Amino acid sequence: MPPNVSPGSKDEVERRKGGEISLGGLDDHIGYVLRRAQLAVFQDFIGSLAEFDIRPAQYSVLTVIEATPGLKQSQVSSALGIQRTNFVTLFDELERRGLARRMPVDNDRRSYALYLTETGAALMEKLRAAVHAHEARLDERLGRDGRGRLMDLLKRLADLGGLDGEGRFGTP
Amino acid sequence: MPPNVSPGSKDEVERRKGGEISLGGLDDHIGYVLRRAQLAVFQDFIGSLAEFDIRPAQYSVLTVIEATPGLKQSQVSSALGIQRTNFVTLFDELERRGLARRMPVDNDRRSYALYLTETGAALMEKLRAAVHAHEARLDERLGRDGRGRLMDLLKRLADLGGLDGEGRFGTP
DNA sequence: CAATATTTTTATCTACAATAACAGTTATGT
DNA sequence: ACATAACTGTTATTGTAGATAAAAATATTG
Repeated sequence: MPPNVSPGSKDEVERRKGGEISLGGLDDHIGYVLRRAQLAVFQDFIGSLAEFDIRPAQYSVLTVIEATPGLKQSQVSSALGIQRTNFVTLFDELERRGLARRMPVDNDRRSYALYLTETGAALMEKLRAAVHAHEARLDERLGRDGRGRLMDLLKRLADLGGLDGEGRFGTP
Repeated sequence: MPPNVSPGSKDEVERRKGGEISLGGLDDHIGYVLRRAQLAVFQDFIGSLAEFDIRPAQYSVLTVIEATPGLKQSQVSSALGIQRTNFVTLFDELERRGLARRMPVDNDRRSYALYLTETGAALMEKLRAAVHAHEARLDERLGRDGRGRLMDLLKRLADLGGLDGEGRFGTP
């Protein structure tokens, strides 16, 4: 056994100055590596869209209402795993910036139909190029077939506990 | 072209009541799928350790100082990609619960050497079983060779912009 | 000694998630 | 018709994470 592990001793501590500190097997945990990868990818994404001041959550909302104009708030937030209560301020900001708007619905005065504005649609055009470059950068890292194999594996994990209809997690 | 896309019309909206709302290609984005997978895995992890009231960040700190007792705060936080400043309250909580402790260092009165308490070491024993079950659950999802292939792909992504020595991102 | 580093701490700030409670509206059942 | 329930969006509040700025104490270096 090691002779000296009292506080302040050198063993196991001082000799690791090079930054090569053991993670104690943490990097064998899927969750840990997954988180580090997700942070790195998001950071690259945020950087790619920084000049437009659009962040991931905003981009996801714009993408969905561009693909399907006229959806209700509850439909969009549910599709994205966001709670409708948190969706409100998120969409408020998009509306404030003139990128999207709420429109009344004929038959149902409770709900709003969501649309991109022309400004929002024009912005999405520009975002597409930046996002494509971002995805290409990732593909370069992943190598041949990397994307397909990664997507398959991630999607298996994505529905574990799963979100409920309102973007919350486990409902016991 | 579709005849009717005015606000409140039925096309593209009402007929999607079954929940099958298009994400507009969002699920072809690595970052989006990565985030959903990470949330699901973390949720499973949190559930696995709920009875011990230990969350991922806490577990990661306990794991590192168990593997290498006597590290300084700055070493642990740097290894985990946490900023020193955020590490303080994180460790405060572990110390408050009697799971870990700060010990003075002989030569340097600025820094602390971090250790598990006996309580903390005993807890880690119990956590190990729960974490192992969690990882096994993930392996079941991932199938044969899934873990290895996923880890390889994720690690390629994990050092994109990369964290700097202090757990911050991009350093312009 | 003076100037500069390092290490930890405190205090804010933002983004994002979760919960509870509410108002207005619509749907249902009697 | 009416009471009741369910749905939709909103507000307010809380908690968690991450980032930044600045301080205080100590160490190192010229």
